[in-house]
Amino acid sequence: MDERYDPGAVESKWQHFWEKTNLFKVKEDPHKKKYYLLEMFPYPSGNIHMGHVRNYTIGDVVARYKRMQGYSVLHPMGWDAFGMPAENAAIANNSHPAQWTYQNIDTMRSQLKQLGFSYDWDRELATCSPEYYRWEQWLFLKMYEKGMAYRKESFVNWCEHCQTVLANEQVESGLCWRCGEQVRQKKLQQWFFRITDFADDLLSYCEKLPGWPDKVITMQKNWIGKSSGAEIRFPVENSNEQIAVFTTRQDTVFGATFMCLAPEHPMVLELAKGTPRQGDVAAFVNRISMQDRSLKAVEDYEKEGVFTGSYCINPLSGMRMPIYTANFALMEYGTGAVMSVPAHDQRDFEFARKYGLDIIVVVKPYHDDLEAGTMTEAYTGEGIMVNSGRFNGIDSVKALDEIAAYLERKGFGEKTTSFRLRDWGISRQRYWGAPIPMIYCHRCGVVPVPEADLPILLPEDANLLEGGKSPLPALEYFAKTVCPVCGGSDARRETDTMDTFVESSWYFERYCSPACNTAMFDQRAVDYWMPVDQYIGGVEHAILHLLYSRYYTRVLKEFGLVKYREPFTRLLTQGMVCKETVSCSEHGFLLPEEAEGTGADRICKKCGREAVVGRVEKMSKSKKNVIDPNVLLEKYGADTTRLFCLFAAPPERDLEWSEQGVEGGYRFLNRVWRLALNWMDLIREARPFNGSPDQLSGESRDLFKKIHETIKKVTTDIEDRYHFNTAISAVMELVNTMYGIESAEQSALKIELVRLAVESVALLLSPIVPHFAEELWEALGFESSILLASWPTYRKDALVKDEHLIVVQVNGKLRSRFHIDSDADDDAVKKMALSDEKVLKFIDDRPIKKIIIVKRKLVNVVV
RNA sequence: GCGAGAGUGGCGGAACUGGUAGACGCACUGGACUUAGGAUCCAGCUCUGGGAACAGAGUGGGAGUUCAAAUCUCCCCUCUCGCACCA
Repeated sequence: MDERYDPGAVESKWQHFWEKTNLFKVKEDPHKKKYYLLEMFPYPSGNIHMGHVRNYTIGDVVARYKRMQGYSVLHPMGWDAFGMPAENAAIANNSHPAQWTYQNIDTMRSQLKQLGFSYDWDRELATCSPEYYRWEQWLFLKMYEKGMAYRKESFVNWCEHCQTVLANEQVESGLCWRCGEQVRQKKLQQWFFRITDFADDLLSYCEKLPGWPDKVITMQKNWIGKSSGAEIRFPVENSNEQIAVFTTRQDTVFGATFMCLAPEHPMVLELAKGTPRQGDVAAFVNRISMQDRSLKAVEDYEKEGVFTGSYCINPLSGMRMPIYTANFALMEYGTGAVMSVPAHDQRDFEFARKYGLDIIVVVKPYHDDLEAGTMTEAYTGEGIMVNSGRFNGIDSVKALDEIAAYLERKGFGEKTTSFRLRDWGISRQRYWGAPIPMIYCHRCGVVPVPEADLPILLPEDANLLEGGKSPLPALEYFAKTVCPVCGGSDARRETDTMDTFVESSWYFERYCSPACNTAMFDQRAVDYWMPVDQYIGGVEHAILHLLYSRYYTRVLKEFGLVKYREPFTRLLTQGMVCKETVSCSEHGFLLPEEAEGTGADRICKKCGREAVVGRVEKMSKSKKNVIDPNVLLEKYGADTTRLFCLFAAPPERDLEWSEQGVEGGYRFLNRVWRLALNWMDLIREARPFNGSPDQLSGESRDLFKKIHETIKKVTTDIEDRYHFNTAISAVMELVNTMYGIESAEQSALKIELVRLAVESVALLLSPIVPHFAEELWEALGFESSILLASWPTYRKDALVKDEHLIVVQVNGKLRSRFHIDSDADDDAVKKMALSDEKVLKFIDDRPIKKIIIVKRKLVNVVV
């Protein structure tokens, strides 16, 4: 142990030691309880950012803690390596996505190693490697066989200028991000996974995930969006056709006065055919279908529609209802058709007023009147049925069931449920992804690639095209192939690749046996390790990634590959890392190092103008409020960085970055270092105190109690709540107490006690600041890693207090306090309280009504 | 609009099932050691009045339950996040 704490030296020393001794390597160990701790793997974008640092620090603390508790801990790391940024970077630098990706992986791996995370690096995987994605292709074939993967036409964002498909985030207010061209909707044949088959299951199991944050559960439930109602068929006038609608308000059928179809609804053009409306309808449909979907999400998106020229008949009221096509009717939801009840649905109400359509009240509020003519908004509540024939007079809630039953009897419809969740479209018209293993033959149609031909390798020598268009269709040696069924030589491969969410839906299983080359994973390894006991990541993945993973796991279960259906037992979503923004009128947002001074004197280094401190926001490159982890590692080291990430806020909350806070963390480590150094010569050869509290008195006894209280506090804070911030402050308190111990007066007992205290501090801090703790541990004379030591346990008898502080209230207000022996009974406490001068003063001779005594805590005298 | 979460000193945050509000840290102030200190150690630090003892107020605002409320109930305000024409 050096005189001075030098984080650079300490950290590289221990990182080498860990590497050399293979300390983080794990194998299935049937004699130990397993614990699978997983953090969401990163996209290899180039550098680790503070969000990663926080996420992985939290995970590492839990992993190391569990390991010291005796668990066999799986703690892996890898790379979510397919995706668009690699393509964009490759185009910009005229290089290749693979090269860019693997370079980034190298940089980021070394950054993670510098942070001292306890990953078993032998299990590292990159999803862009054929050894990984071949199994994804394999499962795709299995899913295709079972009809779980299918092809259908679907819309994509299309830029005519770039001749390419755009992801939603590449569409900026309806325009292409790259060239500014108007984005259009184009219909393409695409592959889908039938996630909707599991909609009910995914929803009902939300209740069986008690280890997940409520927030995420709610988001998942809303996303699945189950609603129960009825499907009702409306016959089209002068036709044999019927229009099916889905409604949750079958009680209002008698109030349905018109019909709205989605513009893409297959019947729209047919209904308009031969009517004077034909031209208008075609123009409308054409215009709306060109519109970008993101535009439709805008708040004031104007509701509009056109009459198709045809009518349908309300099966219950017999009313002749005009059929419209309207831009707010969504083809993806329900049946793509809406029965419009303007009196009881706000949207329908507005539409009816706009186009002068009939409004009929069928549900009357219990204690109010309702007139169609004078309504200013739709009444969506419950009430008494009116204008509804045989159902008049009954409660609308009851009518829901009765009308559904009636419709069923008459054959007009039936009860049903509808989901917001749609099937998972996995086709991406992109290069940097896993090829979908399918072949199109002129004679045999859609043909799966034979299993023996897997993997279908992504060609590595493709040149990326400006604009982002996939080079695969033009690569003849890839795209052109032989039909595996008829042997025809003019078959073509599917050139779309898979959504990268597919890779991230099973990487946690792959970690269990990352080198397995005979299957997706080794069954025994997965049986041992899975499910993940604790998953940690950002809330931004609360819906898609987690839902897809839950779905994919169910698919694996259907194939008998796994035994469980939920992959993640506990989930922690950590908060964002935030920092104040700083900007100047000349240069806009400033990087932290581009401004100097504090408060009102802060100025922009570039122009000398005043630099204004803005809101605290999530760290982002665009706002320039970022801290580079490299700079922190350089200046303070990994341990301080980790310590601050944990100390500044509990993990689920947002963390506000503070340079001074980091300093504080650094100061604390130095404080511990000096303390240990001061005592080291005395305690190095000593044994830690292992006696009972009865042997001690005075400050020794207090220290002994403090040590055990701290062990208890840190253990429960980590174990029960992941509140590392309070765990750290408990250790700080212990250290403060130790600073009060006089080192001049020595005794054998005291030295043993200080030895125990220093050991405890090292052990309790070791998951948090592992390099620092190793150094301390070594200085104490231990020869093996502190990670191999057991987590400390506390003595119950050390926590017993001899006396307690009793606070005395008079009428609920704190008036006095005193200490009393723990074994004092209520009467003694009462006597003490009532003989207290201050208490008597506040009682002021008023009669005592009541005395409340809370054992060992409080007395409240009510007068 | 719907849903979820949050609001505590100058700041980040503590306070487990109602029972000493403000642990711990930052900032600030004073002292010690020092040629010097942005190092370190010690002390103070919610607000108001007071030299102090002490008293009063105080957990976004308002009501309520209770001997006792940051904590429970109702209403309101503000902020953050998610969903948002879902029929």
